[in-house]
Amino acid sequence: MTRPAPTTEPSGLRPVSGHQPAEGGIAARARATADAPYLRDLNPEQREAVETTDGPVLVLAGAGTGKTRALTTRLTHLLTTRKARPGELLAVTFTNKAAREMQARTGDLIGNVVEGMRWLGTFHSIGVKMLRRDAELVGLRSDFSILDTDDQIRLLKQLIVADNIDPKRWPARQLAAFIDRWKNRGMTPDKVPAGEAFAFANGKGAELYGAYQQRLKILNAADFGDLLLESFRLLQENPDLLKSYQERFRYMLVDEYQDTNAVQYLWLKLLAQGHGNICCVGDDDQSIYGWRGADVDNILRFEKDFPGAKVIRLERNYRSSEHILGAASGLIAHNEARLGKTLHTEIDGGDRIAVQGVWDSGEEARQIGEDIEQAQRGGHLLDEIAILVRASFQMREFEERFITLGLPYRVIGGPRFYERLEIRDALAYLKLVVQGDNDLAFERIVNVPKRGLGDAALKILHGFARSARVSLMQAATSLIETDELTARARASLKGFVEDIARWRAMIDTTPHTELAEIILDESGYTAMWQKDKSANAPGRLENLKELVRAMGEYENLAGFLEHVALVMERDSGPDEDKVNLMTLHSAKGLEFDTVFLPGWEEGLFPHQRAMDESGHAGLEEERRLAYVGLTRARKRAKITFAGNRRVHNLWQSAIPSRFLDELPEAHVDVEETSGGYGGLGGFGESRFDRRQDFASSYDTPGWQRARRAAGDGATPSRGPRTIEGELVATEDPAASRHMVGERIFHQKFGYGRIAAADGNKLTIDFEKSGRKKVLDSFVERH
DNA sequence: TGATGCTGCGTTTTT
DNA sequence: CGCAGCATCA
Repeated sequence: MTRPAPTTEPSGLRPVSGHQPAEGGIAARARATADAPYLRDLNPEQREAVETTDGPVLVLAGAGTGKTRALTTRLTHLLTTRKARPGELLAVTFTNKAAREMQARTGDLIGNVVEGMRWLGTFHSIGVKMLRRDAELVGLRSDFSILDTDDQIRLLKQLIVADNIDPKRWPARQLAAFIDRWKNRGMTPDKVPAGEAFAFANGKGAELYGAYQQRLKILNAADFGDLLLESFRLLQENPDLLKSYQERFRYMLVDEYQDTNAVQYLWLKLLAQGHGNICCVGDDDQSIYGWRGADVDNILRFEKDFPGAKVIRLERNYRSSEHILGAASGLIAHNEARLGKTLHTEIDGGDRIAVQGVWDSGEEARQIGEDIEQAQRGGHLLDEIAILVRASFQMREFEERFITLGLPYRVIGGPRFYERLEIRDALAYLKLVVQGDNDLAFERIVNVPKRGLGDAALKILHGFARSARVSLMQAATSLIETDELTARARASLKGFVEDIARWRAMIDTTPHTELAEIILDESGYTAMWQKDKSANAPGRLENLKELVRAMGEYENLAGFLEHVALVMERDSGPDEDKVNLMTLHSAKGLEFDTVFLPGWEEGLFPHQRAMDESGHAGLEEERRLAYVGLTRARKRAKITFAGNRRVHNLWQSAIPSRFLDELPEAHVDVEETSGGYGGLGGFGESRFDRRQDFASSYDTPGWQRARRAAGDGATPSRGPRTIEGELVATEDPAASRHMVGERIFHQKFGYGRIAAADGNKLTIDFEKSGRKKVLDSFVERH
């Protein structure tokens, strides 16, 4: 029987000398690993990533290179070779989905369910776990509740108002964003730089942050940011505790390292100072969450942060065809801040990336709809088709089109199940029953449905609770024995308090799903929506049913509530064959045979705001987003761009995305537009053919042909391509050479004089509307 | 308490 | 333009 070459002790296995002798002896272990069936299907790089167990390791895993396989095999290897017991592995991911997949696939490899991997989970869930164990060290009790963004904002608003700050001028949302950013960077209120604290309410920023943190402790609550920051603080301020964790975690594994933010990095760094066996897996080219605190530099800096680190590149792509990979690689090569990888695929040939220009977003949707129908006739599964958009407003047009065509589709992403109003209300009821002192839950539902407990009654209640230093529920219990409240409010509050108490008494005797139904029913909450005649009321009732159904998967109410804040996801069981519609961001990690990428226009993609706010770094992140989009495709990818797009109900002409120019010609086919636009009625061919309006320096033969057909020879200059201008037919399509100082007429802006010209882009001082940038084809000489 | 009108905003989203 | 959130009025 032929065996793979004796890769027993690749030099990378023990990069650090002076390590303790291997348990069981090197030879014995070598025999064990060479035989291990789980290693057989790995390529040499994956295998190295698995077998380089000790010391810091960075696995740069390109798109589709079998990252998850390497990762789960690594866990399997550590367990099988007994380098660590399940409880000694720390494995962190960003999403619950990724954590579940890691758990399941490791189990598959080992051959049965892995038990005791208690430290496999998201950063947040592991943070919660640490905090619950030692909550008092950060000023919480172990049953602290977890606030979501909505609670957070309500709370901040109270604080802003209490501080006599105008909440309109200084919105709580904005403060929440600041606080989030501070927490992401590992800053407690006292560490906020003075300059930044000033950014909110003239210097009240840090103060409010401090007040908010205090309030959270009083409420025995933590927000999402705290789960990271407070668990970091817990470790940092308690050396003995830190030491015990450092000793516990013999091996650490971090998925999607490019998405880590500063606190996560600091947290990992602390823990890794123990055994030093930290393996981070990621792809700098797929870092697309910079805007919410992720710091690509973490991955770029890895070798500096962890001296002696071994860097392993996974560059064999098993997903995409040659052309798709070639196009994506060519595109991402335009980024400067990257470690650099060269992906290869053995899937030869296939179709080139199709690029097509269309008249407007309507035609784009029609065209893609047609393409999909054609694919479907050819036997293509709709499940294997995805449309990836940059911004969610782009989805509407596709949905409308698909409904007209009767083409089944599903939208992935969108508002989260547990963020819905009715779900949050229902959860507040359940929380209040389980955790009587949860003031936020109390506030939320004490008058939902309406019980006649208005502002006046609540003010008295709040005042009493504050002076007596008790929870709102305790305050209510006392108040109903007095005459502080009006008779009506008192009776109503009494009913409410008694209801909650009655339900609480049922916790141990009633199955929790049944109890939930009783609560929703007897509280009048269900009835409230049944009476509501608005269009979304039936949907809300459906969601409540879904909530109760989801609860059935947990042991009891407390168990359900513990998970719900962190783990609850929308129901998405496998259903019929449907086209997938989602944003590029939510497509990360997924793959499809065929991918449509609409809206590749300057301003939309790359998005103007990303560039305005983050400049070059923003542009590079947009480019990574394009790379993520392309690499989702196994066999076919088609990019479209529209010459006109309606934004905020204004028609804007657009020019093709610079990313199109960055795709290597050899992997691209420019499709000449089919007759799809013929039915536009009034908007005839001549207009469409005037494609030079959004011409680029794109240079494939097909493109040139298309250009020649359009009668344009000039290559407009590069430069910032934010061009606004309403699309209006010009009489003379050849009128494109204008001089500075020339007087012109524009359909929308009237008369003006040219202040500057840059290719076909003119800066004009209009007599009535001031300085504007317009395209030369929209102005006439005068 | 509910209805009505006004203002401001309009990229991506996990936990 | 369309929507959400808020304030104001009846």
